[in-house]
Amino acid sequence: MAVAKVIVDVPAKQTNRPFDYRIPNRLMNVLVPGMRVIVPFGPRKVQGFVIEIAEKSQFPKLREISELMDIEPVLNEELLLLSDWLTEKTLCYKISAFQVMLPPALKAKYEKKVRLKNRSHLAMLPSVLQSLFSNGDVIKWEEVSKGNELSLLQKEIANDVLEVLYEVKERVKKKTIKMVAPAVTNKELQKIRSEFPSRNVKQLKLIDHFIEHHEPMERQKVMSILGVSSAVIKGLLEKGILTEQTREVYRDPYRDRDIEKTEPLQLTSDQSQAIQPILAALEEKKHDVFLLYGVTGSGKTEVYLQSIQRVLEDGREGIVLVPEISLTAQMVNRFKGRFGDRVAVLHSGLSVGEKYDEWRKIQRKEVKVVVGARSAVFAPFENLGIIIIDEEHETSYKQEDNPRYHARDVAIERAKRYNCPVVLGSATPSLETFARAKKGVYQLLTLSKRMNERHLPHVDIVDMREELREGNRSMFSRVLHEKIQDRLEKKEQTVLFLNKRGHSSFVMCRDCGLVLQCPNCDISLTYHRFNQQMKCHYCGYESIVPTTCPECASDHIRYFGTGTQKVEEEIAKVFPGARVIRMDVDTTSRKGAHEKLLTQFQEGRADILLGTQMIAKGLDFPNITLVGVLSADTMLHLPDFRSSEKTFQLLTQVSGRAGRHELAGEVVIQTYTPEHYSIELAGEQDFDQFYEREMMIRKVHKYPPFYYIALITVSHEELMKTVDVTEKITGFITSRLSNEAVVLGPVASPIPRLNNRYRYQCLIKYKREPKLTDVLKTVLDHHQQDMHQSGLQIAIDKNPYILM
DNA sequence: AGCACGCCGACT
DNA sequence: GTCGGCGTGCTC
Repeated sequence: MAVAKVIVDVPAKQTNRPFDYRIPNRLMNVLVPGMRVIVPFGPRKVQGFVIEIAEKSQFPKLREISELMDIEPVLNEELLLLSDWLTEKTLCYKISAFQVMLPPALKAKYEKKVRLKNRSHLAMLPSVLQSLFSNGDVIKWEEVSKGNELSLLQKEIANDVLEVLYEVKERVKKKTIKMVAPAVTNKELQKIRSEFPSRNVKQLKLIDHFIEHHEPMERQKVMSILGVSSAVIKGLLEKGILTEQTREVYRDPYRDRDIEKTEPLQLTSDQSQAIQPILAALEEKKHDVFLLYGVTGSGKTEVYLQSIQRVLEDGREGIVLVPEISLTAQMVNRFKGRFGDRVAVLHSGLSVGEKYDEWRKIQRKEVKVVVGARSAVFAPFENLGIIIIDEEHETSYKQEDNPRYHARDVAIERAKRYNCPVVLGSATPSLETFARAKKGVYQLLTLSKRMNERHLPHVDIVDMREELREGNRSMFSRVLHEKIQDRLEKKEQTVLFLNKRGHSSFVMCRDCGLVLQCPNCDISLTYHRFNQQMKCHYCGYESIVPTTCPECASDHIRYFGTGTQKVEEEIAKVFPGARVIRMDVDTTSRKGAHEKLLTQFQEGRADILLGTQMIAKGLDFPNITLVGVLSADTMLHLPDFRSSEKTFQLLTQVSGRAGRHELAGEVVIQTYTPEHYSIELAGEQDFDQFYEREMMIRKVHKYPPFYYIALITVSHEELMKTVDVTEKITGFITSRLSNEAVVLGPVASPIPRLNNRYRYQCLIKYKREPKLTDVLKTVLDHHQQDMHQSGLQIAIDKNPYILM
């Protein structure tokens, strides 16, 4: 008797193991590992993944698989194996690993319903329940359980008058269209034609069409092109002359685009030197990791494109990861332009259905290349030839909730299994990557020249303290003001960068100093002028703006800080007539808004593009000749050991937006700490020196890449409990690790309270601790019941990117 | 995660 | 004496 080992969709410690099920006869030769099934689990039904087919089970009384959800496995053999690696690496549940590998459309939806078993028993029900069932036999559980009819309900369930139904549903339907086709051969059709009553003009017209084109046609098209109504089609369907079929179609998010086809460009000598080792690795089918280190505008993309070209010629497949802050449109166009419909695209801007369709194309081997954000690293290819990660240093490649994986690690792991290269591209690589490249763990490939010998833009660093001293209290320094004015006159474009959103960052009482805080999170509330509200950016809490101080009743309440909205107003004042496009989370939240705004800017319908983080990447418009950074130091003071690195990267990226084409570019960076090395060196665009400086600091403070770090965040409603548990954990870990490891804590998290929960953390810095994973597992095990009962939460991140 | 089972306080 | 509170443990 064959048995299926199934991982059920219940993310909990106790269910994080295979459960055995009997395979019904009808599925005997159909079921293979990697398929989703619906199985009975206790009283309910849940989705599960078959991971293995076994001969027999230790377990005496097996239940049977209820239903099969897939015709072909959604997880191939390699991904099933990879999930073992992923769960071990990130300490996540098996089911979470599976789910992160698949499009969200494949996650099950559960519905609980109540059914009246026999309509004739309706009268037996208490009147409260009777009314519920007046319109039908089945109602949703929520409709009954919200009132106090619950006990009545349970009685009737015990009486066998009502029954509870558990349903497992798919999230998306495969999109289909109706096709009409001849039901008979052409010969027979002609025979029918000759005997057909000639007064049926419309039906004859249809038959004539299908004699001429003996193939299926979209029902919609039949009606519109041949000018017949659905009644006519119906008539022929009933006579058995035509048949109707449904065909799966893909929602194509790029259907309405005209993307120009491009041919491989002639590589510069720099580029061809860089691509050689990659091509060699492809040739030898050898796993290797390359760091393609090239300044902005040095033509990394063409290297990617031609590497993939080779992979495709070899009949293999490629994955290209791009940062989620998706200025992917330009990137996507380049790949679609080169490889046409052999490209699938996966990013967060797509609907659940669209993502599913793109994923299906990969699964069905209808595409050979996928361009996508972080999770695209799990694209179900089976003959991978290359994985490319563009802007390798981007933090969005790290998933910040379970499973806390880094796409770079997954890429390397997969590439090892396929003996294929990984290419990491960046102008400002992460220190970890650059250090490995220097050590020879990765191969360093350098593109040192910008394309077409374009020079890097000239950078001005302006000391805003100086400005203030000389009486300029505006948010624009005199230099920046002058240059913006100059661009406006020359009809060239300016990009202004500010990494904050909202109108003012916080509201403060000038009498008592009170800063309005979120009642749930101990974080300052942000003022949003748009709807006149105070908003918490962490939990979403909203409140109206007070006119008087809630603490001392003073009416000296003022806004502080500078947000994009405020800058926009200031621009309107200082540069009347300048046309501004503002891009921040508020103006781009609508689907497609992002791209629309960019297109407007590209078409020259605005002089100034004002935005936050999201405009730092990818922008590549010829008419941008000035980039201004309004306050370079805002992120420098975040409590994060990577803040200098991030500042440097961001400033370099933003500066790279200027002068990428014929016109030369200029950059103005405004700061209150011009002497800080990350700002100074970003001004000189000197990554190598920045690297040296930062490495020294990392070494002294025992941070990556010299040490690995792991972060444990404990949260609970009660402060005492939180501290207590964190303390115990810190002590336990200290006792189990070697003296080489540094265990810091317990300390309050940089966000000390979130959603009414206190947060404390323990940070582990280590070099080699083979026991660490086991120790961490023990920590989780040990607090298992506490997590269940008192709502204690323990999050473990073995390679955190945000220490919050 | 659900859900059932089971053991103790305030009610018809 | 019973209803229902939620601690405990199981789900192939």
